[in-house]
Amino acid sequence: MLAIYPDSPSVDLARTLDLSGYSWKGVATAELMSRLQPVDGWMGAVVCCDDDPEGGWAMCRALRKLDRPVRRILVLVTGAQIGDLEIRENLFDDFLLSPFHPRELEARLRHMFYNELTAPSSSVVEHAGLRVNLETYQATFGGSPLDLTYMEYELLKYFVQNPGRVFSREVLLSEVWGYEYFGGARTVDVHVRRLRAKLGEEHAHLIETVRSVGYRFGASKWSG
Amino acid sequence: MLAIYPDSPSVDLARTLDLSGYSWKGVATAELMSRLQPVDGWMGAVVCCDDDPEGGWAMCRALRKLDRPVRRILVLVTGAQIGDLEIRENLFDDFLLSPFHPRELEARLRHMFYNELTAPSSSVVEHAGLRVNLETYQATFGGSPLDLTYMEYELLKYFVQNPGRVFSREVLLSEVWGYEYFGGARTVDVHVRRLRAKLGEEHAHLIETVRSVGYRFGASKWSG
DNA sequence: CGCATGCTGTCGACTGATTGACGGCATGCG
DNA sequence: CGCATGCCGTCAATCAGTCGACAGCATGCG
Repeated sequence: MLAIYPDSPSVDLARTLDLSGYSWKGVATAELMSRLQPVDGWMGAVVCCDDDPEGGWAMCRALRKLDRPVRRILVLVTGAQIGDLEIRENLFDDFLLSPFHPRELEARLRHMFYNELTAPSSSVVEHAGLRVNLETYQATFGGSPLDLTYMEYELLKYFVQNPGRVFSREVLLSEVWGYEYFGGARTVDVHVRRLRAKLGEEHAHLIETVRSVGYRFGASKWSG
Repeated sequence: MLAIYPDSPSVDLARTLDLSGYSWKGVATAELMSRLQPVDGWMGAVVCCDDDPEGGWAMCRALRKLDRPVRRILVLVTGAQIGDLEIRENLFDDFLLSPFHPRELEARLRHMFYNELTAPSSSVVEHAGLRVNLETYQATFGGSPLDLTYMEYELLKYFVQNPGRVFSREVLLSEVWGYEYFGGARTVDVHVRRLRAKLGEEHAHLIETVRSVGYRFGASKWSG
């Protein structure tokens, strides 16, 4: 989700954003921007300084000071405002001269997010919209974070790392818990239950029950 | 020293570079660029793809493959070539439409080198309104200074330098304190507590507890 | 030097979340 | 239908994190 300032952007800007497939929301003030902030933070921002430089730069400053600072800010300036950029280098990541060519805007946005989208390569495991970040101990589903406990996280991580395979409770106990079958195969059941609950009803089926065998994450490739 | 392709750039380009105070050298081929490379590597490059796209992109590829890869590449393209950028995102850092306004070129170059030039000199790390000055051993939050002790400062610095990542107490002990697990993992707890107290109640959550794992600074839910 | 102050690390107690265990119930299968 | 298996609600034990307090130590000051 992109934050756009001012809240009613020009037709060109709005249309280019729509055509390029970005979801965005116009924000009128810095306060609103903080309040409307999605749970996973703003993906980036486009700030038009051409009409209202002061408001625009104030917005940039606010964006940088969020708890979850916005890392990608594109500012729109007129040719006469280029000089203003010099003392505000830290407030933006790229700029675009107004009036602009839609394709240039599109290209700048794409390039601005290129690094971010390709960077998290190593320590992130992903499957079916479920993303598990091994560095930050966080799991997200389609962008929204899942609040998992330690054991739930470990179990989910193991599932995501081995999609499609069926694991017996005993295997899961020894692989995830690490100890030898200590009597409670039901323990696995309970944790699977809690995991399903946190995945939400519509995604609970990601963890399938294979009767009298065990559990599997993700759809079977041989189904049907 | 900037590498410029082709070796005899346009008058506008040459003059803008000169007026902006950059020292530069035209290079005709990828081989030459490798051979003419200064001992400390090229500071950056401006590659004109408008007249000779193939040669330009080849040059970009070569720049990235040097022993000391050039990290700042500005490419010059025509409006019709914007589409070419999409599959070559990794070959450039910024682009400029040709024909260009000298002041835009100047601004783009300045911004491209901004991070590099400011990083070693000011040595200020910033995140979410929290600013840590490595030179003066001071930390400020939104302008007002935080009165931190040495250890608190070191711990906060380490956190700010690695936002979003989770660190176990053992890692923090060895990285921040520098000695081997000396018995007290609780020491970390206490310093985190004191740090939180000094950050103030409303910002204490910047340091998150990841139960049975460790602590994490800021950027809690960053799904990138 | 003697004293006061502030920093640092350790300890024990408290608190709330996590976790594993039951028992009852629903459901699938032969 | 009878049996086995899995699911759900509940609960107590445990554990990890936090807090308050304190002792050792270094530093600064009269």
